[in-house]
Amino acid sequence: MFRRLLVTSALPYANGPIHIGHLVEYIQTDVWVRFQKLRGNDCRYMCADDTHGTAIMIRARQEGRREEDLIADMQAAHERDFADFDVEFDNYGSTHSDENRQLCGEFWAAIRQAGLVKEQAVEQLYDPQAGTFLADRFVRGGCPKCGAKDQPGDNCSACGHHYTPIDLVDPVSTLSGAKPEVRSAAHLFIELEQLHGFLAEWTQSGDHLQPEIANYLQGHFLGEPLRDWDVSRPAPYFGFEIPDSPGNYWYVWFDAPIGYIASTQQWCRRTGAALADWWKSADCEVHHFIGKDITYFHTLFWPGMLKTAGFSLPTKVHIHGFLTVGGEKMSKTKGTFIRARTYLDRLDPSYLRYFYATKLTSRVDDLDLSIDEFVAKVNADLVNKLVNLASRTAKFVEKTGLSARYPDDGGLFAAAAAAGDEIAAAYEACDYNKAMRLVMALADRANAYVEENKPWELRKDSSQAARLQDVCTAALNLFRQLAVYLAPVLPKLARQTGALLNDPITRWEQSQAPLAGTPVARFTHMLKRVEEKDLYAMIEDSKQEAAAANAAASTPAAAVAQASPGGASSVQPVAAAQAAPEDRWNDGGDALAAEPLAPECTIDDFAKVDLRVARVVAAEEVPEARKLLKLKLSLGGGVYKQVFAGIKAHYEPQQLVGRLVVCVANLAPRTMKFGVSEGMVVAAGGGNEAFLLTPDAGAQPGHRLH
RNA sequence: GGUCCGGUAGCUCAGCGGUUAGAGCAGGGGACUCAUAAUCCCUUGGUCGCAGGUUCGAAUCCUGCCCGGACUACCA
Repeated sequence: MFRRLLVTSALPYANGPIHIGHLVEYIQTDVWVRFQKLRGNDCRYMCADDTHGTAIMIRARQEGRREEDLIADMQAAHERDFADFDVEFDNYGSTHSDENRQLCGEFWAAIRQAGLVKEQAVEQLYDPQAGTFLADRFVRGGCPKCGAKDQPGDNCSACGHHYTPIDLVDPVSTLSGAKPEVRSAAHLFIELEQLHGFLAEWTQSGDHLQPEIANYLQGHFLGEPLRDWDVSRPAPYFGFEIPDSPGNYWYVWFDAPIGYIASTQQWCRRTGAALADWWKSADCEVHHFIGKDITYFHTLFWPGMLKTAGFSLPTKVHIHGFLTVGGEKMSKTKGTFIRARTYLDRLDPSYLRYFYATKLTSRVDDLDLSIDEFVAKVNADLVNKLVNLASRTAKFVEKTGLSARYPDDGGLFAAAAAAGDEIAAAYEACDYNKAMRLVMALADRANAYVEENKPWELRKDSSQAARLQDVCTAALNLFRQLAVYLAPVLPKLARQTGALLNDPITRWEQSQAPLAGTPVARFTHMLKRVEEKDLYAMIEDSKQEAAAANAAASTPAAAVAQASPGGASSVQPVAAAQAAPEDRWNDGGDALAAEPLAPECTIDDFAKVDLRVARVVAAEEVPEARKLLKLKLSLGGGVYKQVFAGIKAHYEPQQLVGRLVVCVANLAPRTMKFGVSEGMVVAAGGGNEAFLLTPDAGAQPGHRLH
């Protein structure tokens, strides 16, 4: 009984190249799809580039070309990267397609018809110079609550307060530097709350979601009314104009998931299939693979849209975690933000496919790539034990081929065949880690078999020729069996094995019956050992790319250099060539890039902030606070200030007592949960870092910084 | 602060109520030489985070605590 399956991965955004973090998902999905196809199921893998939105519009503008040209180049680069990683789609489309526009219209009409759309005015900041409304991330300004300067548009990094960009004090557009103005525009909203009952039922029943995700939705969203979803954006916007609402465009997250269906539509037109058989049929399962960051869209909005428009609901949304490298978030400075192309320039894609497979389970956990583990797993498992099976026996039967009948192997082949069901179940459940463990246990037994039967001794005695052929027949069949089991993960190895034994691997059942009496081709190397130095070289490449990209970004004229995504990786970037000759330190530009310079200010602006040298005279932990230390600062002369500083993670209270720091002495007092904070200790660093500043010797508490 | 997940050999993990707790890798010893310094055999190594409880019996179930991670933040 074969199944029909429609499978998707999230659509990569056309604003940047594919990196190894993306590949967790595409490899996970590709393995699953290849597994289903190998099992004989009618399975199709659909994907597309996600092309709409403000970010694309802005970038195209910066690069001085049409959005269509930008997204075409990016899509070509994406498709090359996927193909080179053996990620094989049945169709790879674009959200900027006629099919998608038409389907968006169909969804929209149904949602209108169902009475889910309402119109409401939204006040938003507008950049008169750039001529566009500003999304949160394109505005910075002062926090309306604590007064911290140069904060992002949605929440304050100093006090954590949430607000809308309109609340910002002295907002500035990061696009043009202009002062934005508040403008009102009518937006269209979908009243998701009307679907509350359906969504509560759907998310909590059946096996549509991993248990932790169902639980998360229940706790985070379904316990209260669902908020209206703003699905329109006023012009100018790169996207599709809403037919019954001229001047308004569908928000990118409205048309992106519909792109799954649009891509299927393209495939149907090409192959003569009927879309309804795949998206409106109870006989077809729909499986989405996504990262945990877009859970919300795929588990609430998307099912709501599908339900309303009469399309199939997802059979399952498979959600995975993020990639970390060496236990840390990917970092451009550290060279661990590795592009697919940068990897391909140094390493074999099979390594990464296998490594990810050994790390992936059905849970949402993040997954870590450590260099040592990568090298150990690939070399020990793939080369030492797996490929070694073929490489140590194939040449003994190159002239004779396999024995006419499969010999007695002590039940090894039968036992490994019997393990097939358990391996298949592990693949089906996305527990690739388990599947890999099961396969490698079989490889161990096969090597022991070769060891016990010593083909290298048999070949010395011509009377043992038949025995030699039998032993190698068994060993190569055991190898082939594993190649079948691993074919979803290692398609290249499957192809090589098919060529070696003159029998292409196309079906899972090939693992259940041995080959006999067939010719054996000349053995050629199947997989090189990974060398640690290549990984380090790759990381070095990534650092250089990041440095070059930073340098390019800081000179407007160089923006064009980034415009050729395909060519970017093949050109060896000259790292920070622009560094001044006397600058032998050549510091990286990551910090500056992460937090660009604030708009110009006057000396008077600066004078408003009274920075003083202060001595920490007391420091204690605030047990209930996760980040805060309570400090008592002396400005000398008996003047003290109580300050709560968010540096608990970085400093021990005792080590602070007695030292000098710099504080903002005239900051308005603020009542916090644990008491009043009368100032602020300044520290360098972004994100999770904090480095206190110490004045040179001679500075006294109370000295002002000028 | 809350929610969820995890804490088992040096490392990555399996086991999730029942014989003396396992695998791979790493370490030690030996064998072999067909093979990409591969393979095979033997071996060192763990009061299964801590403390209680349930049970004839707990790594496995319950409670509390500690630690790590993810998510989220006047809050389910």
